[in-house]
Amino acid sequence: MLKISELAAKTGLSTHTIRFYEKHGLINASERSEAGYRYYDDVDIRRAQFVKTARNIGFSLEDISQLLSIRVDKTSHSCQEVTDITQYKLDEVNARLVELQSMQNTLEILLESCCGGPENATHCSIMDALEAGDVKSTRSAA
Amino acid sequence: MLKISELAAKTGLSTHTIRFYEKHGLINASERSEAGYRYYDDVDIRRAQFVKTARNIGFSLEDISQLLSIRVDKTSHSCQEVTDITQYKLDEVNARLVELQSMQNTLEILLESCCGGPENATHCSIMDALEAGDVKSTRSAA
DNA sequence: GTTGACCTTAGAGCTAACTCTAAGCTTATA
DNA sequence: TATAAGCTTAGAGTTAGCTCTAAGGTCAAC
Repeated sequence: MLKISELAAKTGLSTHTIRFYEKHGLINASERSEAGYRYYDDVDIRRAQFVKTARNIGFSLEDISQLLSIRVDKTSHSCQEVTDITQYKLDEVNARLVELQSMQNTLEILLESCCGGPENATHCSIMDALEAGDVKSTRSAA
Repeated sequence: MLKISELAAKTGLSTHTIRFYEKHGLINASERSEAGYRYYDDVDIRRAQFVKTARNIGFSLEDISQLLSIRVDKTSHSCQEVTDITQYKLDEVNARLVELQSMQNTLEILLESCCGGPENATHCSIMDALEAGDVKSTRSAA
């Protein structure tokens, strides 16, 4: 049985984050001491590590919440439910990649166009391009 | 001279966003009617369009604020200041791209490993991988 | 002269995922 | 036994960039 700071050390989550995850139903301490201290058993620890792993991959807390509800009763959930969540996340990632690559491209073109020197910015081609608006729009969301 | 809704139509910003940008010093209406209505002249309009363009590229409001202060007095700023801002943004974008590509890679591997079928998730290899924690960590920040 | 569209402001609310604070109790160490 | 480290809670604060609301004033058209 680990105390919260020990679980924190083991998972790499902060104690604040662990309590925050608990408040959002992701993690639980199956026992409490007389004084109310959280104690985590092996099952709790594995669940916390699952959450950390999923978080590292980039799943949102909402995604993880769904994955956890599958995890606690695997027999009544299908592989497809799991791949759906994963595929949806991949789609999101791919969409964001497209945006960022477009931003990258635009920024590289801007940088190539400008001397970058100590001259004053009166004829800076980056400023001119921004002024003229003749750059690709890359954003659909921040 | 345009009213706020006309500027909104011209720039593609909402009236809410224009007022929000004004509060943050990005945009200004050089005139007000008796009743307090904002009126935008050509200079204001070009500035608003500059902001929109920079925003489209992905510059933050803080970045844009810096670009604008260069813009209003180009003779006392250098091209290097402009490229510094642009390069910094590109570095950010590149860092995020690395993260997202790693997420993409991980998610693709997970998806390939799982049948995705109607079988129950007892032996789902995605769940197993999350359980075992044997996936690359991709995140340094959300 | 009245309807309805448009304008004003200050300020609250939203999202996501933390991060921190205050005030107080518990436990381990010296 | 005193001190410090660690635990508890509820709730506020952070970040970025909007987005919306309420309550009210203005203006053009019919």
